[in-house]
Amino acid sequence: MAAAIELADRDGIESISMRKLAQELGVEAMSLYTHVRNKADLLDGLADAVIGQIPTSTDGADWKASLRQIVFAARGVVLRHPWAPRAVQAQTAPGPAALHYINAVIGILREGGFSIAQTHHALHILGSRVLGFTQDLFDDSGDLEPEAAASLASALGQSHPYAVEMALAVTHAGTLGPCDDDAEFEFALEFILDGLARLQQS
Amino acid sequence: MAAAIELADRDGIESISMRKLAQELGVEAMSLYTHVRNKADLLDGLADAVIGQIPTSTDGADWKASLRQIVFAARGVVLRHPWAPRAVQAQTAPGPAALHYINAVIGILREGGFSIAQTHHALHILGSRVLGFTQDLFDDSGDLEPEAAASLASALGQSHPYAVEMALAVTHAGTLGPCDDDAEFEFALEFILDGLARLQQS
DNA sequence: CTTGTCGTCTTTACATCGTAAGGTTAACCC
DNA sequence: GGGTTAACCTTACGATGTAAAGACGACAAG
Repeated sequence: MAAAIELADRDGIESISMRKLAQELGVEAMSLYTHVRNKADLLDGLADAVIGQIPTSTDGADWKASLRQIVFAARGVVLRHPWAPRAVQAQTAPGPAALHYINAVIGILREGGFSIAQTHHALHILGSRVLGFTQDLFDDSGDLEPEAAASLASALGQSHPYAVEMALAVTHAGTLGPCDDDAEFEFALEFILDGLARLQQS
Repeated sequence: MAAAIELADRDGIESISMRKLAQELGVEAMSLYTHVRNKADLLDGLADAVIGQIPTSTDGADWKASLRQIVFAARGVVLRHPWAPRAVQAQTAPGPAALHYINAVIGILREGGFSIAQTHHALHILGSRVLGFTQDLFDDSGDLEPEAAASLASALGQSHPYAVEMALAVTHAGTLGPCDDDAEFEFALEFILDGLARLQQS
């Protein structure tokens, strides 16, 4: 398992094959099947192993602080293992670590005074963000060069003015500066936490 | 392309192979490479084709109504093609349809009075929801039988009380009833739209 | 009518993949 | 010491993506 994580960190998750992982361990491919039912099982284990790395202990004063703390911890793990979102998404069933984690999250909300229904809604609103990542429409974190920006503007400016305006604003020279994913994640999380607080009071 | 969509609808997206798709078209596998650079290119095309099915015209009175309308339209398409989220996520670069769509979404917000910075934040908050789907932690839409629920409660009730409480509440017999994904999606969207309205005013 | 170009489709081939079936080996218990 | 068991190995099969080279018809230029 540890070897698989190391391999995924180095070469990406889609380059994990039974043969390569076995080679990493100085062993033949088929030997892995004594410890794992099949490849899907292995990947499920991988996903659960990453989730297991998230510390679930919280010392937050209230539910908001605790939730923020646990989600940031999750994000830290995800940033260390960029393949984690893929692995989690491919998961067929939640493993023990996932169960432990989700139990901790639900616990924070319930102890914080959320009803079951409110907690359920909160989980759906948070979605994968509670695990430290989000699926965006496209990657806007890459900073494109001025020349590329110019050609983009002239090529698509007519047909897609709003998209181009936004793309240009997010460049290094644009009005917003390059997109800071961490800051955006934090902003979105805070946005949702505030909304949840309002939801709870109503 | 149409044949690929049909095949994906029928057998799921991971069962799309060059040979099977070719067979569907009464042709050999290698013939596809005259029309497509490689398989990744094909899947990108698939993703863009689904996005292209989303109507981008809106007759909403304000930005909120328009955004709601376009997102629900997107959700309709996604529900018709359950493999769409996977395809969109695997996309390497946004295609023309994706560009057109994102331009429409940004346009709604900008015309609705959102600044560029606010619009940028909104996109990150909405994430994939703007395309009609969300990545959840786990699938809670399946309704489990009473016996399974009982064994679950006795097996994990001690170690994971909050998770079990939630799982039981979401069964048919539970206090919340079975999870209605559509209702949850709508609730979460409305939650975010309300938050965005507040964001705009501040 | 011939000749050459071009777009489409085919054939063959190769490396890589997951894994089924069966065999070997070393540790350990009675 | 015979039997059990867990870990590992060898061989093999079918499926996959795609590189390389060719076949065949349509069509424009000579």
